[in-house]
Order: sequence, then structure tokens, then C-alpha cells
Amino acid sequence: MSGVSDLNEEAASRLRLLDQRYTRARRTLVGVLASAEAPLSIPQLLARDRALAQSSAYRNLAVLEQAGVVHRIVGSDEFSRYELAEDLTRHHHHHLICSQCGEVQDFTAPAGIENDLDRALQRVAAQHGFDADHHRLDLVGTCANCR
Amino acid sequence: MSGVSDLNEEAASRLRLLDQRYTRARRTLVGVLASAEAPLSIPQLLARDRALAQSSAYRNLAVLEQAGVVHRIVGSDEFSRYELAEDLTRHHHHHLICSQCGEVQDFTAPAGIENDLDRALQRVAAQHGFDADHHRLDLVGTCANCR
DNA sequence: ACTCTACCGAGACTCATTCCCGATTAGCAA
DNA sequence: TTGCTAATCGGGAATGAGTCTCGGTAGAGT
Repeated sequence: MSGVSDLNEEAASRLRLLDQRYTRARRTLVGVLASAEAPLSIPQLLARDRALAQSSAYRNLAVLEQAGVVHRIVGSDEFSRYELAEDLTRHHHHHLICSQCGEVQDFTAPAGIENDLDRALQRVAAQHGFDADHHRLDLVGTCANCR
Repeated sequence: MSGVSDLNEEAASRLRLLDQRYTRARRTLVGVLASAEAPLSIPQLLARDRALAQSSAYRNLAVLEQAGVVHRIVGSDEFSRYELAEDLTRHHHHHLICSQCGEVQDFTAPAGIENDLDRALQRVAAQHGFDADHHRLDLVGTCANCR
């Protein structure tokens, strides 16, 4: 699978920029996230691969986030969730957040909306002397499972 | 000020729906939030009025949130922040979240964008069998203070 | 093989948030 | 006003996600 090896290569190269290695534990994290259909919390990650140590998972996800390989999502429950960075999975997307069970699901918005939004947000940021990094557009409600 | 008494009346009535009282401590919380220029964390709330007990503040904010009087915001730092519900302050708005200091600032988006967005999100929710409650549109970056 | 430095992981620790429970107070009615 | 009752209060203990420590391990050279 060239998709996966590209992913690994890109991750390794982003880590190298920070003098960080792409170790087995980090490969495992990236692998689990790549095969997940939705953002995962750390307990979920640990459950999917028993070889992962909790403290290392926290440390490594922080490193991977700094390197821009993964992205942290703060939902409505008490834990944060992780997914691969958008530019590694090739599509910009947003999140459906279930306020009952905390699960997070991806969705994409029409390109037109997305463009208008970007332009508007850029203007807003400028007006407030704010240096915008990215935007978060989430839909909060009840997922099909919890209804 | 009739605005404030309206606010209190509305808060009382929303609490009554849940068989909850609008007590002094709850009035204080609402008052502090009403006079704040930005969403406040619980430490910030406690600092603004020493008469507030920590455990009661947590409990009461949870009750006020259930009653739809206040709204909880999860930012980028380790605590959540609270502000009055939008329909009590009469304008729909979004947040600028500083990833350095955690401060949160309000902003409003152009009505056109907001409408398009709503329509698009409604469609997305329907497609996913998701029962949408509200959307969150936040801009994450560095505030003027931290630059 | 040697060395240097990043990395590992088990467990202790931190601290925002929640829970407990006896004391207090709001609301209501006699 | 005087009870009465259930909601509320608040100080402190408990919980638990996330962080830190530190002795041991393992990559990438040389």
C-alpha cells in the first residue's frame, strides 16, 4: 500500500524536523489512527493495541501533534481525541459531536460554504488583531446511536 | 435596568421548569457572567466574587447549563469557561480562542454566511441521522495580547 | 563495539472537577 | 409567625484524565 508508506514517510520527515525519531510506538499510534474510522480517545487507543503504554501514548501523541502529524480534538466529554492531520488524509473536514456519548464523527462541508467561511474568518481575525491558526466547525447534538 | 431584571426573570423561569430555585448563589453567578466581557473559567468566577464557594459554583453552573441559562465552552487549556446563553444576550456569536493563554473572545459572523452555514449543516445532520442541537464555530490562534 | 541522546514505561503525582453529607435556606401553608 | 419539607449550601474528601520522574532501553552514527 503506497498510501500507508507515504504516510509513514511523511510522518518520519515531520518528526525529523524536530529532531524526533519515528519509533515503533509512534508508528503504532499512527497506524491505529490511520485505520480508525473516527477520532479516538486515549483509552480507545490503548484498548486497540495492548502494547501501548499509557504514559508513552500521552507523550507521543503530544509529540506527534507538535510535529503536525496528528490533530487533537476537544469534544464534549472529559477526554480529548486524536486523528491524523488533515493534510495527511487528504480532506478538510469537520466533526459531529454527540453530547450523550462523546463520540466524534467526521463530515465535510460544501466547498462554497467553506470558501466563504474562510474569507469571512480571515476578516474577523484581522479586525481583532488575532493571529488565526485554524478554525473549528463542529455540530453538537445526538448521534444516531444515542437517539 | 430592565435588561437585568428581564434576565433574572427569564433565568428564574427556566430554572422553575426543572424544579430548581433561583437562589442567591445562582443570581450571583448570572450577575458576574452578565457583567463579564468574555467567557469566564471557574477560577476567574471565584476570584470575581469571594462569596462563591467552589463546589457550589461547579454544581450551580451545571444546573444553570441544564436549564439553558448559561453555556459551557471548552477551549484549548485545561478549564472550561462559561457565558450566558445566547438567547439571553440576544446575539448569536462565535469564539476566538487563544491557544497560548486560553482566553476566549466573542465575535459575530456576517448573517449571510451564518444562514448558508445553517442550511448546509442541517443537510449534513440529516444525512448522518444526527440530531443537531447547535453548531460551534471557533477560530483558534494567538490573541493580540500573546503575540 | 562505543557513545550519545532520544525514547521507553511503570508508577507517583497534579489538579480540575465531582461527590458526600451534615447544616442551612427557600417556598409554602396553617 | 411557625413549622415543615425538599432543595440548596459549602467544606473537604474522592475521582480520574493527564503529566512528570527516573532508571533502564535502543536508535544512529563513528
